[in-house]
This record gives sequence, C-alpha cells and structure tokens, in this order.
Amino acid sequence: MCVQQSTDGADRRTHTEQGIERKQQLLDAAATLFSSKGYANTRIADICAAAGVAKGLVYWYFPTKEELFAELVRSMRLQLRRAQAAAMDPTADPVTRIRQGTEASVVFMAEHRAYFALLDVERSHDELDGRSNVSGVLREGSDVYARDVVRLVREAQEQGLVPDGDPRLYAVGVLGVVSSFSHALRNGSLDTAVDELAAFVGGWVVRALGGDAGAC
Amino acid sequence: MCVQQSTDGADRRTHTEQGIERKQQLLDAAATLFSSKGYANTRIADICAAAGVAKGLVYWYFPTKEELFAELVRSMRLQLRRAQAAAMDPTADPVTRIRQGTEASVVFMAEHRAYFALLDVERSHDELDGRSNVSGVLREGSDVYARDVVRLVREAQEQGLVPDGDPRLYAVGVLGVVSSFSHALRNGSLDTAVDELAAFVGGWVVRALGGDAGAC
DNA sequence: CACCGCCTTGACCCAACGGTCAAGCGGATG
DNA sequence: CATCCGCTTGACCGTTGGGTCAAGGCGGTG
Repeated sequence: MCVQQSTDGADRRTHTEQGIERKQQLLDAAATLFSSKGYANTRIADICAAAGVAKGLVYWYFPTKEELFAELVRSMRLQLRRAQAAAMDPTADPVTRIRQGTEASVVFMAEHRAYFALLDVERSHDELDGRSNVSGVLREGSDVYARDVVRLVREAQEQGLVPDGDPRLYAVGVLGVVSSFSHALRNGSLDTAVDELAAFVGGWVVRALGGDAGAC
Repeated sequence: MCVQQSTDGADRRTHTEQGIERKQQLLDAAATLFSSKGYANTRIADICAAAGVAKGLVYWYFPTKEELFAELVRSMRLQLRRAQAAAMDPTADPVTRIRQGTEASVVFMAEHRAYFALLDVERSHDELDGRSNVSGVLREGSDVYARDVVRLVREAQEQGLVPDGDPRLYAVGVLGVVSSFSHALRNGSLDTAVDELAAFVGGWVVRALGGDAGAC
C-alpha cells in the first residue's frame, strides 16, 4: 500500500522521440479497442497485439490499465473543450453561446463516435467500479465543464433570456441532452445526418432554456 | 458452448413459499449492493454474505450472475412503467401526458435512488461488456418505452402541439433528460427537493418539446 | 571499446472470482 | 418408518488477466 503516489508525474520517465511515438501507438490502439469492445472487455494483451508489441511494454509507459485509460480520457476531453471553445462566438449572447457549444459537442461526438464513447464509458466506469482512482482526476474535469455552463446560464438569467431557477439544474439539462443524443447515435437507433442532428439538439436546448417564445 | 438455453424458463424450478422468500432476499441484497458498489464490483460472495447464506445457494435460484442482474432490472422497469402509467391522465393532451410521465419518472427515481441506478448501470453494462447476453432482453424493454414516447410525440405533432421533425429525436431528448437528472441527483451534485426537481424537469421537457410559446 | 540508460521481450506469478459439486438437512407424503 | 424433494452448505476448481521481472538489444557518449 505504500506505492509512491504521483501527485503529478512522480514516476514520470524521460522518453526519447521513439518512446513518445510508441506511447502514442499504444494510446491509439487502446482507444480503438476500448471504444469498440469497451474498457472491461479489452485486455492489455489485446492492446499489445494491436500495437504489435510485447505485453510488458505497456507497463513501461503506463503504471496501470486504469491510468492508461485515464490518459486517453483526459486527451479526449481536451479536444472536446477546444472544439467547443472554437465554436463559441465570444461576442454573442449567452444562450447563443450555449447553443454553439452544444452543437459543436454534437458534431464532435459524431465525428469521433468511437472516441467520444470513452467519455461515456468513463461515467459508467465510475459507477460500476466503486473505486475512485481514476474518477477523482476525471470528475474534476467534468466539473469544470459544468461550471462553465452554469456561468453562462447565470449570465443569461441576468439578461432575462432564461427564467429564474437554479442554474445548476439548467446546466444538468444541457449537459445531459448531449450525452443522450451521443448515446442514441452510437446505439444506431438514429440515422440522422450530423448537421441536422446538431441543429435539432441546438434548438432543443434553446427552447428548453427559455423558450425562444420571445418571437411573439 | 452447448448449455441448454432458456428461451424463457426452460430451467425453471418449482419453488416453495420459503424458496420464493429466499430468492427475494437474494434479489434485495443484490439490488442494494449493485446500486451502491456497482455490478462489476459486487461479488457473488458479497451478495451471499449480505443475505447470510452460502455461496452455492445463488446458483440454485439463478443460472448466472448476469441473469440475476437481468431479473432485477426487469422488475425495476416494470415498477417504473407502472408509476408512469398511473401518473398519466388518459384524457389529457399528449404533451401533458409526456410531462406527467416525465415527472413521475423523476419522482420514482428519487424515491428509489439506489434501485433506479440499476437502469443506468444496465446501460453502462451494455457498453462496457460487449457481450449481449443481457442486453438483448433488456434493450427490448427500453425500446418499448421509447416507442411509447414516440407515439405520444407523433400524436402531439398531429395536433400541432409539437413542431414537425423526427419524433424519435424528440423521444431521445425526453428519455435522456430524465436519466441525466437521475444521474446528477445520485452524484450528489443536486440537493433540490424532489417535487421541485420533478416540476423543473417537467417544465424543461414541455418547453423543449414545443415551447409553450402558444401562450401568445 | 566500455559504459549507460532507454527500450523491448515473453515467460511467469498470483490473486480474484464465477461457477460446480457431493453431501447433508428437514419437512411432507404414503 | 422410508422415500422424496426442495433447500443449504462450503470446500473446491479452472480460468482469466493485470501486473512483475530478469535478461538482452541498441544507440549514443566518454
């Protein structure tokens, strides 16, 4: 129980060019497998086979399977947030910004179907395996995102664009709907074109937020 | 690979009064553990310990761990659907019915927090373990529910209460939002009173469905 | 050349856990 | 009393799979 903990990179190794490349290969292989077969159903051996290396090598680059997984999720979230940020027009009103972020999320999720599944799996993972090794670090990430939306909602309420009420509730609704559609799309129960879907979800969120009833 | 398959109760056993009771004890214990520690993290041994019986006994009542799980989920879903049906006023318009069903779901989920988690876990389970043993039977159940909502949405569209568009999309939105709030509530990130939450979600759905902009 | 440190291997270890089984118990039935 | 059958036990089994390790290659540096 006294393994040295890495409060960030304690057991970091120095990697050569080749090392970094190899690590990425492993991450890629893992991503593909995790999102097609699922985390629990992917064996370390599978990842190695896919990457064409020996099993022991994984543990040169990652301390545990969980940590490998965590690293993947971190990188996915980063990409997603970048996509969202890029889509939001900083000069637009908060509701529009939320819509833009939402639509960007949908598009991102559609484009990276396989990858995006990881964010969902992460959630499940937390839930299925009570342990918090991973979830601690990861939940932190989700919180940041949620806080962002909360802030936007609050701003919108101040401008009278969204009715009063706990902003966190609105945020849950916004975040949730994206993951729902993501899930449905992955399930194959939807064959909607991406753009169309994004527009629909965007509209859904806007309506739910305030009713753009303002059109009266 | 040639285990006799039960296309419904092939290996059903006859249970005495006591047997049924014992089986229920096991189900209860499993429900508590599954929803607190998660499916993957709950050992058969744990369930037995909780129920105060020997390990082998589980296999007298259930063929596998998965089947035990499946039975639990089936019964939860049944309860939920009953609650929904009871809440819907058959004479009301479709959108109202959807709202009533949604609110009932939220209340149900809050009251049975632990239990309701199973429906979520089920989803995760599908996703994490590629195998479809369970998911086949179970997904069927979700589909029924989804179809119900689709029907209501379509009806509402005919009455001009909901704008045109693929009813399945609306259904995904409706179903998804409930599970999102369920999840958030379980996470502890919400401390909202149940009634208040139900009302909020109901409102959210109604707005998202049509904007009750009709108030013009 | 000798040394060093990154990288790679694959055999090996071992704990966990789902599932099995032979044996026994106790109430009901004939 | 004998038999049957639903029920219960707990030791046992076999596999699976994450993680370890000793050994060796390979390229750069003194």
